[in-house]
Order: sequence, then structure tokens, then C-alpha cells
Amino acid sequence: MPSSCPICEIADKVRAKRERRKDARPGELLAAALELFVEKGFAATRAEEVAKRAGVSKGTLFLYFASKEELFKAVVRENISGRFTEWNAEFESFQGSTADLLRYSVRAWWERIGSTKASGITKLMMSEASNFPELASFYQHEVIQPGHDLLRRVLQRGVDQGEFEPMDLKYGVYIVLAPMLFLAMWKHSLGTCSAAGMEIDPDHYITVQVDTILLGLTKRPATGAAPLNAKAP
Amino acid sequence: MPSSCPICEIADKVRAKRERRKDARPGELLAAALELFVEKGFAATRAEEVAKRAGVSKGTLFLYFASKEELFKAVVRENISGRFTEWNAEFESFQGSTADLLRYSVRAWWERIGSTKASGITKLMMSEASNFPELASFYQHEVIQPGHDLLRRVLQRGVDQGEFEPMDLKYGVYIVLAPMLFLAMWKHSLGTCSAAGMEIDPDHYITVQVDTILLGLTKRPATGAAPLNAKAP
Amino acid sequence: MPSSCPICEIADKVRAKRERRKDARPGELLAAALELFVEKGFAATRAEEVAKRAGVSKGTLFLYFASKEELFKAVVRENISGRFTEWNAEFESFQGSTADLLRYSVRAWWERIGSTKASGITKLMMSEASNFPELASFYQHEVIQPGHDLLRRVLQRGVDQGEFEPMDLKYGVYIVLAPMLFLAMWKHSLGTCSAAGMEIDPDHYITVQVDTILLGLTKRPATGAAPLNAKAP
Amino acid sequence: MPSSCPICEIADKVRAKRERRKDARPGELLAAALELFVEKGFAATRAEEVAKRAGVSKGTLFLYFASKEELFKAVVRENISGRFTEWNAEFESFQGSTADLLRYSVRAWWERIGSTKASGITKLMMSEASNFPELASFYQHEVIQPGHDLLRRVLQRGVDQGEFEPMDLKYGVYIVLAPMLFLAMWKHSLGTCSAAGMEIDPDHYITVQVDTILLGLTKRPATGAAPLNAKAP
DNA sequence: CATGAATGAGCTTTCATTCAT
DNA sequence: GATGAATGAAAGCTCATTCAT
Repeated sequence: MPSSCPICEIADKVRAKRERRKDARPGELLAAALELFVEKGFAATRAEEVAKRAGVSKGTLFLYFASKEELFKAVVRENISGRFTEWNAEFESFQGSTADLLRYSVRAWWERIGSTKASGITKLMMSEASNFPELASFYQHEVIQPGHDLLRRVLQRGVDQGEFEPMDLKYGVYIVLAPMLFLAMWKHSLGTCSAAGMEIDPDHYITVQVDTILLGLTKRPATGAAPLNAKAP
Repeated sequence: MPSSCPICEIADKVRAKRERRKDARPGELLAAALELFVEKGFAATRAEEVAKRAGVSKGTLFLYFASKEELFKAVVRENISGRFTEWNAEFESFQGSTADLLRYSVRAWWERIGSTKASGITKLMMSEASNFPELASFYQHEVIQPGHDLLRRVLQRGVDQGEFEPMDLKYGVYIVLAPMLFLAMWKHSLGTCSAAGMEIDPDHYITVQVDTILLGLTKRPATGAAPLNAKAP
Repeated sequence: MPSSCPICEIADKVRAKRERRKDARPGELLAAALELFVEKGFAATRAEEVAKRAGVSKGTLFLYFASKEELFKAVVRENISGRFTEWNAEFESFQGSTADLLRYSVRAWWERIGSTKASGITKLMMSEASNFPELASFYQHEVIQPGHDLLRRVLQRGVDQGEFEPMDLKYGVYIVLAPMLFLAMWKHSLGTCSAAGMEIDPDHYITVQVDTILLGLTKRPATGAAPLNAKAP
Repeated sequence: MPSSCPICEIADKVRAKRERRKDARPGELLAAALELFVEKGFAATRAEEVAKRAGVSKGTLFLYFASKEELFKAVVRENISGRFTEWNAEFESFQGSTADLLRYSVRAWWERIGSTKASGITKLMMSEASNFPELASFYQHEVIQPGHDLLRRVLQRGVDQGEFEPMDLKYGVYIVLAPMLFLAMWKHSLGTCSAAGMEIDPDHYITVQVDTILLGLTKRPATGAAPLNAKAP
């Protein structure tokens, strides 16, 4: 039977909150750190501010993370999780032309990563990779490699189905990747202080890029010539 | 006949060095600054270290550059901005198809910027722009704007001469820019610790990108359809 | 019965000291700052030295005061500005002739400001005002203006009650102010190294000045002449 | 016979100027230093600026003065010269009432010292005396002592001629001195950044002060009472 | 566990002073 | 003598990290 005493209820809530908090602390700190690292970069983010945004004291931060660097590592580890299996499945079961699949893939990336805070991680890794080789390597295996594989399969599907010209797939993935990652970088760096008239509208940017790319990739009437993208012997 | 007195030789060297110094100082400082900014980023580079690498004292640095920010601006002017007039002239007088001009432009960028330490600046600005708004604004005006203008003129030439499809030029420049800037970023960040088999060969990367882009831009037999890149009304 | 264990005693003291600290810090810092500012002036006082004299580290100083200038302002507020409301009340409720009020005011100033370290602030402001315009402006609003107002009311009272001749009050306040501020200046500058026989006895100095001033201000039998201090038309 | 060659004439002039300069150097440096010390104070005056204003290089300054402190001392020594004998003579031969003599003296001081750059020295000494005890002592003997003596004789004349009440002359001189020196200080410190409506008009200030002082000093009908300014026994 | 006062190394910038020319 | 490029000791302020409570 629930207590009807309002004060007790409040006290219960407070206690509950506190108990929940204890476990949640590292998570709250990581969330706050993600936000701030994305907003201001690693060096410019002050430990105290992370603590404040997580609602704890400076000391507590260092209770859970030995140093700001360790916090940074934890943030990246926490946030580069396994979207890939989900996407793999989606793409695997996609019905329709590969051109449409590519359009869909890019839009999906923008909606789920590019336009969210998660894209800040990309920017962050690009910015700080050289200072954290260990993290960079980690990111390489956990994010970049799977991402490339995914995209390569999309392109392979196009080639296999005769929709795309044969191509050097290793470099082909960059045809799609580069414009997208550039957009993410831009959004978090120079895009924030762009001159008037230079702002990028992401939707239009993506449309233009993908349309052009598709024109470049699409199978052309046979000419007997070697594929354009083949690496010179 | 050379004097064989070792002391005199040393004295001569010292004098010669000293005489050469005054004029060489700014250049030596700029070279040291470029190296360090590229290696460690703007914020993490200490003025004293720049001075030390240039072989002078902390004070001397500030004799030539009023502040660390001014030093950075000078580095940018020396290594990037200064190049635009030269390029403008080159492109202006280019004889040949616009496809060739575009190929030439991209190669020229790679040889003179992309493959040199100067491309570190691009990476650096992307990484730290949001923490140094004044620098970002400077870079915007001094590098990005002129760069866009230059590239826009190249594309415009293609459209005007009937080589390229009509396009939304503002977004068209990103079709060329994004892959190139991504390459520069990559080289200075995750590229430095890439897994085996993932290294990018810049020459091939550029070839693939440009060829694909050109296929996407090139004028197709008239279909009466609206231009692909036109922004939806 | 007191513990005779020496270690315990020390531990107790340390704890006591620590507990007392937090609240006492700003006060200790302000006291140290007052001393050093008065000893060496504003510019020549190093923040670190203030901290050291207060028994804390450099960082701690900036934990309580955002900058050296803010520290100075706090010193002024603590030692001077804060006094005006008290004085206002005293003067407002003063019973007796305005001559006595003036005598009382001047003595009060000497006892509470002039003879204390606080008068060093006056000297300091006079010495360094031109190098720190913001401080000068602060002092102007926080000290000079209220001081003038206070004194003007005293003189006005004398005029209103028919004890003093009508006068140009703006300049009248300087009749009282100038000798007092000169005394403060003197004490902290040349007075510290005065030749034998030239030392000023403040009490006598004040007596002589006030008596003379009062003779000069006191209402004289009507002569029909214009008031002496009226500005010439 | 003068050379009629115009070029030679110019060359001669240049040489003459240079030769004259060589001797004049220290003087030019002292003049520049006086100006700058008065304008900005000792600490805030940069050696380079003194040199520039004197038209020489930084190195030359240190050729003539071993340090900035020595320069300061030299400036004071150069500028506190022997106005006193001249004034002594003037006052000695003054025809008229002592009240008029006092008025004349004060006006003379204002015209020749107070309103000129020389008053900057007064301010400077008051400001920096405690940091340069040796200079302070020097100033004490060369300026203050003679000044007091001069003024004391004026007051003595008034007492002797029955124009002024008998008084304690040692403190009497401050009745005149304090308002004047305060004016000089004010002019060079807080007066430069005074709030609107608080500016002092020196002429009016002097008139008010002197008139009031004279009322306080002037012989009153005998009352049998002890002189007001006599030190209490 | 959590706190937050305290620390001190580190950073940019200034400027009196030196010294090779 | 005269120069001015070069020096390097400070100074104000920041912030990651510690630790007594």
C-alpha cells in the first residue's frame, strides 16, 4: 500500500533519484562530455564545465575518470557503437535500384548520424586523431572499417546488377564518403561561423552530390574502353 | 686560398649568419610556425617552441609578429592566400577544355598545397575554427571565399562553353571541393594511423574523384529536362 | 583537561585553521592586498605576492577575485566606500553647530581613514589614476562623488542655518578637502622621509587648518557686499 | 668667406646640427623623459618611447643613463632648479599689503609652476617618493625646504606688519601650500578623468582658496584670547 | 562516495637592458 | 659614439588535478 504522506513521497523520490543517480553518474558525465567535446573540442572543454553540466562536482568527475584524456577516450568508446548491423540488414533487404539504395543510404546516414550530435564524434576524431593514436586505431577498426565495408557492398550490388560501371571499389567508396564526411566536418567547424550567403543547406547539398555521383557511377553504353576508375597498371 | 685558421672560420660563419639573420628571421619563424601548427594545432603550439625551432628567443618572435594569432595569419598568407592571384592568372590563360582545366586545377592544388605542409592548415582550421572565431573569419575571407570564387569561375567557364550542364554553382563548387578537402583532412588525421590496406594513394584518389565528377558534370544530349542540380522550387 | 599529546594538538590546530579558512579567505586577501597596494602601489604589487602574504597560492587569489583590478575595487569598497552610509547617518543626526559638525567630520575622517592604511588608497589613486582609467572612474563614482556630496551637505547646513557665509559650494568643498587629502598624500610620500623638524603632527595640522577654514567660512556681519566665493560673472 | 655652394651649406648645417646634437643629447633625452614621466608616470613610461621622442635609438638612451631609474633621478635634478632666489628677490621688494603679496605669490606659482609641466614633477615626486628615498631626500632639501622658507617669510611679514594674526608659522605655511599642491596633484591625476561637472577651474579655485585663507589669517580686533593657531601647551 | 577549496605549472605578452656591428 | 635586433625575466591569469573533510 502506497504511503499517502506527501512529504514521505517526496523524500522517497529524492532517495530514489539519488540511488539511481549513483549508477547513472558515469553515463551523465559521458553525455555531458560528448556534448561539450563536440561543441568546443577537446582542449577547450574544461573539466569543471563537464561536471557542472552533469550536475556533479569537479571532484566527482575525477573519481570516475582518471584524467580528461581518459574521459575523452571513454566518450568515444561509448558512442561509436553498433549501428552497423542494423544498417547492414536494412541494406541487405532493400528492394529497388541501387541508385535508390544509395540515395536512401546517404539520407539515412544524414538523419541518424550527420544531423545529430553523433556527427560531432566524427569531427572530433578527425581533429584529435593525431593526438590519440590509440583512439584513432580503435576508431579505425570499429567505425571506419565497417563503414567502408557497408558502402562497398552497396556499390558492389550496383556493379553486379549492371547498374554501375565497374570500378575500383576501394576508392569508389570515397566518392560517396568524402562529400558526406566533409559535410559533417563543415557543420561543426567553419560552418558555424560562415559568412552570409555561404551557409550550406544540407538537404540540397546532399541532393546535388548524390545526383552528380550517380551520373558518374551509372553504367554507360558499352564503348569497349577500359573502366574509367581502374587504377592505371 | 681559404684561411686555415679554425677560429677565423667560425668567426666568419657567425658574422655571415648574423648578417643573413635579420632578413631571414620572419621567414624562419613562419617556417617553424607552419611546422608546429600543423604538427600540434594552433592552441597546443606554444609561442616559445616556435621561437626555439626558429633558433631565436621568445621575445624575438613578438618582435616580428604582434601575437600568436597574427603569426598564424601570416602563416596562412604566406602559404595559401598569396597563391590565389597566381592561380587566377594561370586559370585565366588556360588553353584547352574545361575538363582539362579542372583536372589541372585539382592536380595543381595537390602539388602546391594538398601534398605539402600547407594542407595541415586546412585541417587545423577545420579542427579549431570554432574556438578562434576571429581566425575562422579571417580564413573565411582570405582562403575560403577566394577559393570558392576561383573554382566557381572554372565551373562557370565549363557551363558557358557548353561543356558542362547548367548547375547551381554555389553547390557545384562543393562537388570538387569536398573530396579534395576531405583528402587533406584525412592525411593529417586518421590517415596517419590507417590500418594496413586502407592507405589512400592520393594520385589515384584524385584521378577517381575527378573522373567521376567530370562524368557527373559533363553536358549530356539535350533532354529538355530541368538541370539536375537546380534547387527545387 | 587539555590533551598533552603534541601531535594531536597540531592536528587540531590544522583542522581549526582549515575550517576557519574558507570564510576568512577573502578578508585575509583584502587585508594583504591593502597592505601591499599601499606599500608599493597598484601596478608594482604582484598578485602572487598578495597571495603569499595572505598565506595562499596564486590560484586561490583568483578564486575569490576575478582580476587584480577587481581585487583593488574590493579593497576600496571594503575600506572606503562602505563607510559613507554610516557617516551620512551620523552627520544627519548631528546635534550642535555646523562648525562643530565640520570639526567632528574632519576628525572622524582622520581617525577612520586618514590615520589608517586606508589613506594609502587615496595616495595610490592620485598616483596611478592616469594609468588605470577604469579604476579612476570607479574611484570617482565610488569615493570622490559621495565624499563631495557628504561634505557639500555639511557646508549647506552651515549656510542654511545662517552660520556660514553663502558660498559657491562646488569649490567650497575643496576648502576642506584639499588640506585633508594633502595630508594623506604627504603621509604616504614625502612625509615618510621628511627632514628633521619637518614632521607634521596630524592633530595639530588638522586643528590649524580647520580653525583657519572656519574663520574664513563663518558668517560675518552683513556688509551688503557680494559673497566672497561667488564666481565672477 | 662663406661657401656659396648650396649643397655644402646643407652639409655644413647637417654636420653642425649633428655636432650640436651630440652635446645636446642628454638634454633632449631629459626633456623627453620629463614629458613622458609627467604624462604617464615612471613605471608606465617605456624607455623606447623616451628615446623615440628624443629622436635617438633605445641604445643611445642607455649610453647616457645607466638605467631607467638613473634617468628619472637626472630628470628631477635637472628640473627642480633655482627659481627660489628669483622669487625671494621679488617678494623681498614687494610693495603693498601682505594680503596682496600672498595673492601675488600664489598666482605667480600657478603661472610659473602649477600650470606648466613643472607641476608634473611635484606630482611625480609625491607619487614615487616612497620608491626612491634618495630622490625624496634630495627633493626635500632642494625644493621643499626652500619653498617653505619662502612662504614662511611671507606670512612672517604679515604678522610683523600687524596684518595677520600671530600664528604657528610651521603649520601656517601648509594653510597656503596644501590647497596649491593639491591642485597640482589633482590636475595630473584624477582631474584628467573627472566626471562631467567636476572639473576644476584653476583660477576660480585659487581665488576661492586664497580669499578664504586670507579671511582666516587676517588680524581680528583684539580679544585678549590666545592666537587660534598656537599649539596647545 | 562526493565535495570544492586549493594548488602550481603553464601560457601569452611586455619591456628594460645588452652587445655585435 | 650610435644602432636596433635580440634577450629573458616577470606578470596576470587559467585550469587539470589533488585531497582533507
